[in-house]
Amino acid sequence: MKSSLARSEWPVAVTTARACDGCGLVQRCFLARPLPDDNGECRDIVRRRYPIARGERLYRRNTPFTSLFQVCNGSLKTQRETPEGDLVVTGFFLPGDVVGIDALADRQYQSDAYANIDTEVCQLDFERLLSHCTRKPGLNAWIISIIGSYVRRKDCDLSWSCSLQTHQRVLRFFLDLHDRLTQSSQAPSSRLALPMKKQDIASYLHMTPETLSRNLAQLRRQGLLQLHENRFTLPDTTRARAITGL
Amino acid sequence: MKSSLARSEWPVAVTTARACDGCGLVQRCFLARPLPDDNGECRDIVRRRYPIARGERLYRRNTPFTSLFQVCNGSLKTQRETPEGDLVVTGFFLPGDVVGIDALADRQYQSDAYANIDTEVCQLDFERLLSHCTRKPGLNAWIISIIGSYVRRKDCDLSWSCSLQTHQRVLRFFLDLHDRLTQSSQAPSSRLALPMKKQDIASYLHMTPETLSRNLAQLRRQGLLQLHENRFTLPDTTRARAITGL
DNA sequence: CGCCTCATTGATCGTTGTCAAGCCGGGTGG
DNA sequence: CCACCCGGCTTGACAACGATCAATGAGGCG
Repeated sequence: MKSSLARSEWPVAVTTARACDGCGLVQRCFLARPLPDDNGECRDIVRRRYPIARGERLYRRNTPFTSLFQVCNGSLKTQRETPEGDLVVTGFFLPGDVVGIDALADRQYQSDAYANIDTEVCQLDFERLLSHCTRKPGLNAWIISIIGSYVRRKDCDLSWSCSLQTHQRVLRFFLDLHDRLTQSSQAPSSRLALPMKKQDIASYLHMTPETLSRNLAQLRRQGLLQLHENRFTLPDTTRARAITGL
Repeated sequence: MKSSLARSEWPVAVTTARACDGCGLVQRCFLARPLPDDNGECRDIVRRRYPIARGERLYRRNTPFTSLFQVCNGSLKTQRETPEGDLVVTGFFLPGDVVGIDALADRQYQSDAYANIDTEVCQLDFERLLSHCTRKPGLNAWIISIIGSYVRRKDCDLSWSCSLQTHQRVLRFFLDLHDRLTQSSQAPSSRLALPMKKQDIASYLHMTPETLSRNLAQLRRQGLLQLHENRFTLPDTTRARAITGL
């Protein structure tokens, strides 16, 4: 799809449940239905199904933090610049994931967020969200758990991504991706679309594109991964898990 | 810390103010004094000056999460086990730092926490803390900012620690340590005590002890670091910052 | 004194980064 | 339709950084 989604067509202040129709997340998204103790006061904190075309930027580093974003469909990446000036991908975000948490500390986005493919997000006004928290313990707990999940992910990434060998990191990446993609869509399709470029995967895994390429070839030879035209399968997940420790 | 808002609204009753006497953190700790809007409801949240001897464990991985801990003095480390079974240090915690945040996601501690040297912490009961949040917005903001700082630290660690060369990582570590130690103690002593073992530093920086040792020797030769009998100095911080990009 | 852990230094090996060339597919323009 | 280009990807040759293995030294404690 070549996304004629123009900024002028953004659905401003769409709060009706209808905006969630067709959203792949609707079953498990907390935004899809009113909260148990919500009397409609939360209406103004969410802007639904905000579209971002492939390659477009959602937010920029060092700009004021206003909102968190939950991915409805598609995929995002966040990246930073090293002291030497080259870019490093710091995270991939799939349907259900919340983007922007790295900005909580000093209320400025710490990275640039881009759409890997055509994507839709729900925008959450953070100030309003916080102000509702004091009256709604469930909402507060939700936020804490969202942040907690993010922390856990980062912690795991950090402790393992550097100490594993490259082929383990690659395999682990695909295993993790597989798990995240199949849990968000009910249908556990065996052939999954790879929603990002290999360059970005390499950057995220702290290796060169060449090394990634070699490792993909090796994993294919070993029958641990099938990858063709941006669709992949993991033929032997149990062996893969044994290798990566996931 | 920096946020005077949180400080003025931190609603903790001091069970015994005396418990804070002699605590090195007393000037900048939220827990150190009672606050105007507190009616004594928060009395039971904090357990003060809990001592942990060198080498002792504060909490164990996969046990239920009950409390966060703020370091009063001394130093802690957290470590995990890799799939291969060897231990990796995932963090160092100095006076003022809050430990246990990695447990928020699934309410189980994700790592083992040990005292590097004799240490004292203040224990914060998390459930009670959360229950007070709904009535005290400042408390909620404080928690969010604590977690946010943790996230930022992890994010930075993750994006740099693997892409930098070993000598840069080592120098960066000492620079960071220097900054954290001098900001917590008012007196910016030039010779600072190194509150952890070199083995643990190596593990944290994802390198072998041998490599760390070689790099320390190199940095000494270059006049970027003095280190003798567990006390260190950074003679040329501006050059060091230029090298590490910090 | 012996034993232990931690730290240092040297020699060698292996994984991964670097540099270079070639391939493939999609897009554009002739 | 084809020629061409260009970015993304793959493969090969080589070099370098850091890990491994091994030996030694330094300090704490019975």
